[in-house]
Amino acid sequence: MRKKTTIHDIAKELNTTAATVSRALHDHPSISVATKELVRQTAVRLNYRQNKLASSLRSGRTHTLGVIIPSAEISFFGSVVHGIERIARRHGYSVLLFQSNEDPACEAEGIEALLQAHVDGIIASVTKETTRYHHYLEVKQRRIPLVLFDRVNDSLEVPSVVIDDYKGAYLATMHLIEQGYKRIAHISGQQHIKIFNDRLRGYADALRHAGFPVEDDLIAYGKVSVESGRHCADRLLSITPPPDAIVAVEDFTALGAMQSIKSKGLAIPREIGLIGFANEAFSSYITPSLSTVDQQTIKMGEEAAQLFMELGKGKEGNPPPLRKIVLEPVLMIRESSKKTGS
Amino acid sequence: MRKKTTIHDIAKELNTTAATVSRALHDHPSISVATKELVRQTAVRLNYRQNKLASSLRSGRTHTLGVIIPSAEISFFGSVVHGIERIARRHGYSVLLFQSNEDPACEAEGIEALLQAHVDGIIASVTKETTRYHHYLEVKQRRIPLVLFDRVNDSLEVPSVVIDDYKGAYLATMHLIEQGYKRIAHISGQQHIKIFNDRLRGYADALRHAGFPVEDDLIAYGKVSVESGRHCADRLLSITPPPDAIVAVEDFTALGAMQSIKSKGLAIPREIGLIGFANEAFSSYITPSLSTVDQQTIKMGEEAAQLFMELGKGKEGNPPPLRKIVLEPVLMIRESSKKTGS
DNA sequence: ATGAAAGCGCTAACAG
DNA sequence: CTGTTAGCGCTTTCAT
Repeated sequence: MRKKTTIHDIAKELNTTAATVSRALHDHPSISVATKELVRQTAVRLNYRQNKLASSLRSGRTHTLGVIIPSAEISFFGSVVHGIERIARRHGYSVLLFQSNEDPACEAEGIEALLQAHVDGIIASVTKETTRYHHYLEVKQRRIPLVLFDRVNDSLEVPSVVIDDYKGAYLATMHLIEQGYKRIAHISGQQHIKIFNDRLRGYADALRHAGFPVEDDLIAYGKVSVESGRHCADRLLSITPPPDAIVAVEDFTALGAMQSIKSKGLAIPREIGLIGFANEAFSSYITPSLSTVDQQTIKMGEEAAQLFMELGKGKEGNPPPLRKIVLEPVLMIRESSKKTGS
Repeated sequence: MRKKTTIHDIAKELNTTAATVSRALHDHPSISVATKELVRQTAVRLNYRQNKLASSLRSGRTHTLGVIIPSAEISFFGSVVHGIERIARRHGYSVLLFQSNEDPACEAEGIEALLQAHVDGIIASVTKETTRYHHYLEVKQRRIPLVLFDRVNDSLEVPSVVIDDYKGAYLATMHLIEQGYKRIAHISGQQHIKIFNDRLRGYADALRHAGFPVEDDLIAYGKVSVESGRHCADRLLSITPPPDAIVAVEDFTALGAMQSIKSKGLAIPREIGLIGFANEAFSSYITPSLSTVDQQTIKMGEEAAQLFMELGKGKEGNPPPLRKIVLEPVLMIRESSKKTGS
């Protein structure tokens, strides 16, 4: 078992040629069932395994899907990747994962690396700090299928999967209103990220529809992190009169806000209501457990991968229609927002 | 920019050959500075990028490092991967990540996939359920450098990085004793996993050294999960007299135990002390914050990658000595174990 | 239904 | 210092 067996070895063994062996192994229609069977047996016997490098070099396809996520430490992304992997595997693709660490430079490097690895397509969620999209444009120009999810950018005009962030924030805010909270603040994120802006609009519209004023003072703009959540909440709680509930742009921000609220000795949900966004793993662990908005992560990943598979089918010539999938957000009501105890 | 430029294009442009271009691009010593510069400029001008597939096919090396972890949702592993990536990148390697989902079959598939991808080496942490190691043995037989971390298996005789799990559990237990807890229980994991057994021994020895009895009743064997932690704690708390502190084999188990304790209306740390193991991200978020043992994750990853780099150097002939690196555990004292309030 | 031949893009002897 | 030559292992026309 010292030297690796190749299709030539199999061919020699059977007094045939490499071409036949290759075709047999690929279940090519113009090969007799008999030889197919023979080839397969010999392949097993000689412990043959395909050299994907050679195959890819020749065919130009690697059956590999590149995925770029900001961080694997955010369980949301880990979960989406699961969904992607499931569909990918089902179609014979493997997944090459790259973390951008929320750094646009690193993100560009990642794309470069994936292109060099000759991935057949890229599925990505952009960095919070990304403002220029030249690296993504290059992917498009090279005609490599590109799909975005969650943190998307419409100007790129690529297929994408998101949840209805506007609606999610709307539902979250409405829920707090129904619970009897009267002065609801919002901690938002960078406005150039579409989903954060959508959530802000959802929050504002819910207030308006319920006949509440939308006060600029009650909206804090942060950087979407535990730290930033804490600072923003500190600021919000210091205004007079203070808010009696907070809609956070996502769960880590909500966690920071929770720390701030606790440190001031205020009771959640009795004195202050709190709701997050993302349904991060920790949100159900903490005390009080955090109400939040679930984003259907697995499904999001599956849809994104599915979108890629469809792109591949759009054979040269007829460009496939630009599909944007919008999933429904699901309100997860836990302790942090249950003022009425219902 | 329709067709990709190859070294032949550059060669043609400069009236030289592909070989020279290749060497120039690789900074080969026997190429004049002048031509090197010329080649490099033309490469940039023609927007050349190396086809790694072809390069790897020819050279047999991919400059890719395969990493297998049980789950990306355990922040411990995510963090170790960070450490690995840092060192890998520094040496010009990229990282191909594979999740085994704690499933030995999936783990075997992953190894197979990495071998097919022709990775230059594999760094792995084995599944909790892995009892047979044939897939890892195949890696060894194929002379692919293999390094294990955290969940290691000594019978494989490969380089590895772990922390001193025995000492970690010893320190954790001793800390509880110092806090004045008198009846300290332990929730352990699958005994065929070395680190779980080491922690059990550390717990037991700490008790002995402090003159406490080691009671079999006070040791619960679980499967290392939130669920299992809850069940084990339920059982431990129902014996008479019940324990007044618990050392959990890792943080998710501790989390389950915390839920169990809370559900019985017992106060942590006043009535029951609790300490985990791993310093998972959530451990500082929860209430009360969880005391635990930090495993120096980043360093563990860095050391593992470093070990791989050294293996590569062990040129044919002199097999490098089998190195096993043991890192020091660091006690993280938070609220859940501070009985004295000191 | 199978074979022959021609590379995919690159690297590495071996010459000169 | 640079060119020549020969593939790495596989796929894919084009013949037969």
